[in-house]
Amino acid sequence: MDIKFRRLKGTRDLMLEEIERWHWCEERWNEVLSRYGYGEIRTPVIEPAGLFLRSVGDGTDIVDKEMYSFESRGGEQLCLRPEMTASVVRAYLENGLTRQPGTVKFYYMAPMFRHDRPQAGRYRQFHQVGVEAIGSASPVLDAEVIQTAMALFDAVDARGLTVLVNSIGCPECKPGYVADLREFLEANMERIPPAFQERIAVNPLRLFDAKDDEVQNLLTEFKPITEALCPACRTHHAVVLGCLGDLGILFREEPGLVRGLDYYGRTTFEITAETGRKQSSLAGGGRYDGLIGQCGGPDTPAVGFSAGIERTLLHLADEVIDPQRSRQTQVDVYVACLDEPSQRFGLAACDLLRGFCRVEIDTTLRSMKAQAKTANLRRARILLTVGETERETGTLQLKNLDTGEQIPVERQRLLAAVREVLEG
RNA sequence: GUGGCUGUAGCUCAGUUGGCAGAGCCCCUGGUUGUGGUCCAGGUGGUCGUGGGUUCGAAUCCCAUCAGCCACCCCA
Repeated sequence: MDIKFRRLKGTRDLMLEEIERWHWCEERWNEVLSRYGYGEIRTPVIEPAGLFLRSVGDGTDIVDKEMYSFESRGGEQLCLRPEMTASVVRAYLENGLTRQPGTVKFYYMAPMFRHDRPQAGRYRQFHQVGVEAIGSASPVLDAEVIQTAMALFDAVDARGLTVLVNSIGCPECKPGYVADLREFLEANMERIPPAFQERIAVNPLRLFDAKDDEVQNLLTEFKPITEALCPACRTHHAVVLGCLGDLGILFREEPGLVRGLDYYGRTTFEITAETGRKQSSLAGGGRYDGLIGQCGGPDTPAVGFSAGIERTLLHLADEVIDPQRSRQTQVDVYVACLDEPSQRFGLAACDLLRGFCRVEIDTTLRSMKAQAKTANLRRARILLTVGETERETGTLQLKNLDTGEQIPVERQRLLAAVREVLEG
């Protein structure tokens, strides 16, 4: 077949058995997140491009080469959101929540867009489940956010995960460390592959992300950031780690974990899967105390994370979906009709049943055999048949597909008869 | 943006040294005047990803291009 239109690169169609898995996860996550005190937020998929240029930061890959940006008819610079934190902060300010008492806690399960080259567990339109907790500077909240992330994975039976934690300091101590690091790197420029060199000027911390062995070796010669923290950050970090211990969450301190977004400060963390797959990072997050002020709001501390839904599902997917199998939507009752007047009669009968169960009417005018076969494929438990005789006598043939028994049923008794079979 | 692998029926895939494009599953019809899950018989369905080239002749060889997957970069 010469199909005229195809999916855009890096996008997917979710349906059939796969969408069932999504529903299964979403139900559990809604439940877990409400138990941690989060309420759902849904924000527009399109935003002013400037929102992310400012928050995520130019100089990051997300902004420099992965944003879906375009100009609106009115000449505004817009984009499809590459991440959710900035949008939640925008919504928080725009809807006047700054004077809310306590901590404002939002969660989301929503599509994001990044113009990356797709690969396993990475798509251009992908989905994240995540939270933002706004209004508390407490390290205890950092720990709870990490715990929330783990609870999400636990709720869908994701196992074999590792929590990596780090602190990257605050405006007091981070700039000094970054300056020292830049000086050190510039003094050792010849040991750094060209691909990474330009990063030094923009954000030397991002050298820690490099998987290159030479770069990593070089960095072991420099002091880890945790040793350069100011006293306040040091205490904060210690409390976070202490809480994780109290909660029985196993973690690994990872001084090289700096994250790719500019707005993070103090706590950063990542949750990775120990699989053979390279896309092992399932979730990432951290504290962003400066972002709300930077967006024009009052100085407000906040912390959050987001997890990749496709990646999480990929990690769970040990059972491979057989493309030949289960392409059918299930129903309880299937209505076979032998001619067009019978279809009209059958349609009215469906109406009587839909308040109670799942019903599908066959309008294809195929052979009786073919219609019955489809009823079976739909896993229907009842087959109703309407032909000329039934139509004239105001009845339907009701066949119990488990037992094979078939009896004529008057229209008025149909609902009762169907109930009896399905409930019995 | 860079590299590797793969593109043949709706799906999963065979296709020999270049010689009539195949199988299984699915689907449709019949065996059973209007009855499924099992059988049996028959049938529909293909610009061999696309465009060029070599050749008497290309799914097969060459070039280009597109798409998918995987990896790098980076990230969820």
